[in-house]
Amino acid sequence: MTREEFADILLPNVEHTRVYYEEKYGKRNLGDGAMVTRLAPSPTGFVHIGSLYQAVAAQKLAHQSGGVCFLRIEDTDQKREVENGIEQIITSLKNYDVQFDEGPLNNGEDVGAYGPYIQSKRKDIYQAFVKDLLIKDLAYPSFLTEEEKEKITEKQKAIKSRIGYFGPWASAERNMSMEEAVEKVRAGIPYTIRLKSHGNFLRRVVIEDCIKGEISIPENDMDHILLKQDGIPTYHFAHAVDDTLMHTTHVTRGDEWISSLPFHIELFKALGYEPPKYAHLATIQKEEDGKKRKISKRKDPEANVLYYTEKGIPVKAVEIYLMTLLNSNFEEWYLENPNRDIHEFTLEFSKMSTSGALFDMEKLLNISKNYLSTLSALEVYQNTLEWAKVYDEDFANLLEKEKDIAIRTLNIERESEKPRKDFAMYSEVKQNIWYMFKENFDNVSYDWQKITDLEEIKHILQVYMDKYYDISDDNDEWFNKVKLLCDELGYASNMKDYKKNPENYKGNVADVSTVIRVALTTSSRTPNLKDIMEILGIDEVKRRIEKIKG
RNA sequence: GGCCCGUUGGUGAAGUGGUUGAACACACAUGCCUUUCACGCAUGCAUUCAUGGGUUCAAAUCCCGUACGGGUCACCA
Repeated sequence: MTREEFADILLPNVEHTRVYYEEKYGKRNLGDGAMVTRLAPSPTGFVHIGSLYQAVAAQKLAHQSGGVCFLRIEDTDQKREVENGIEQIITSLKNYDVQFDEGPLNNGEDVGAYGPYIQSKRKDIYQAFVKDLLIKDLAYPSFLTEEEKEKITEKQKAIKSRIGYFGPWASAERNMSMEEAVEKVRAGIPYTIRLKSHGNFLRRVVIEDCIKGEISIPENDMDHILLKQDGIPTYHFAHAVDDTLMHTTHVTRGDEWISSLPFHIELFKALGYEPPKYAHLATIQKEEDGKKRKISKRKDPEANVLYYTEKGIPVKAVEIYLMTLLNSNFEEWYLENPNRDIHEFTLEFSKMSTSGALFDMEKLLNISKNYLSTLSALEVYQNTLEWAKVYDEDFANLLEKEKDIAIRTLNIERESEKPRKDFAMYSEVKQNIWYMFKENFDNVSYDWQKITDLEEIKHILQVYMDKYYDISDDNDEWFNKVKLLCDELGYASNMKDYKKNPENYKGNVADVSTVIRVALTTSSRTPNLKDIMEILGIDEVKRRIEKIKG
């Protein structure tokens, strides 16, 4: 029996050869220094913030170098796959402004010449390469059962050996004759295909990681599984084949992969290919009970990118935050160039952290707050409306009905050198402007501050409306009138005077302003009162004052 | 347990042997400004770079040990 015949029996129905695929997926025609990167998530649920982090990095790196970034779905594990997993990934990443040049689309089609980009559709490709290894005696069928595997592990533990299928532990199957193996196959015994490792644990592989620098690890000597019983490859093998065929130049992935690096290196060697460059990103951490840990899908809602969408945190803010984590000099650049597109920033490996950063929600919200303050009132209005249509229908209806009031309110103190920064998320807009809408002002309770005597409050409002309020006043005049009101009623119109001799006054101009403010909005914390009154309009102002006078 | 990676303030960090008396940003505190709030401004917040030792005229920066934290040891990715 020749090895070719042997391989045919183990893997029948493989349509093409390795050479066919190598020729089919020729080199990319790109300029010098162009990086080809990819994001390779598995469709096991929502998009993780860590995946987004990697996506932002991969995309930036490719595009700033005139290269290509593609999306590849790693769905080699049917057990973990989630319904609509692929659609979710594609949609979420699109929403988060990640631009792929190649990859699967939501209509089931692919963009790009190196597809299919969904691994489950590449079975024939992987098998062609496994067959080649089989022929070269670099792989062999393994009939090891789960129980046998466990037995080996137990023995290894007993004698304190390293755990795994390697060297002497694997020798029976490594040295099995082709005839014996074929007999088992014919008998219907299920089998996997393993790598026949030629590594030596006593030797070291040294890899120059783009981020971490030189990494030195013992060589792989494990006969890891290449092809599972169902004929689908493991991640590792798919990685080696796909990133070769798709001509990936730089693999950006989480640093939890470092430990399987020696295996990957050996795989490329067995296949006869040059491995890509690796950039192992430190994973985003989360603190719990004083301990750091990888941010987790199960425990942390903020691990899901949808969380930010639901809260109404702008995509841009998330992107900026991820960039600050990604490159330590980004933040400074951004502060100096607030009006430049963040894509103008050049990402560098040397500025990437080698240790995992703690996710800082406060910082994200601060970035978001600042970002929102740079938008126009109309933009904030539109974005809030869009958000509310999905997450707060009543508010959305109100915003549409009262568009003019909403926009004017959002514009108070916005178009200035130092704009207001009232909210960090679209979900916070409502609590900041709700009182501007007549519809909301029927059943309200007032949060009076210093002056709480209702008779005094009524009196202040009465005099103010009768003698002083004029809707056509500009801001200085408007406030001047409030001061006159204070003088008339025995309140200090000048804060400095008041501070010198508080006992000479019933209160001060701040207290009186607060009465008017609360009467009109129920709240003591609002933007400029004069603007609020102007937007409410004279009738509504009167109505609200009458409400209190009862 | 083996193997890897990491360790500068509450957080992200700058720092690559000598104006670092350790930038900057977030958070926090205090004060100023102010009709409230939100801004803005000012000041404060690591006598010290996990720790012990070594190299050097000089170390957060180089070397070794220790501790701690993280990752990984699947027919998961």
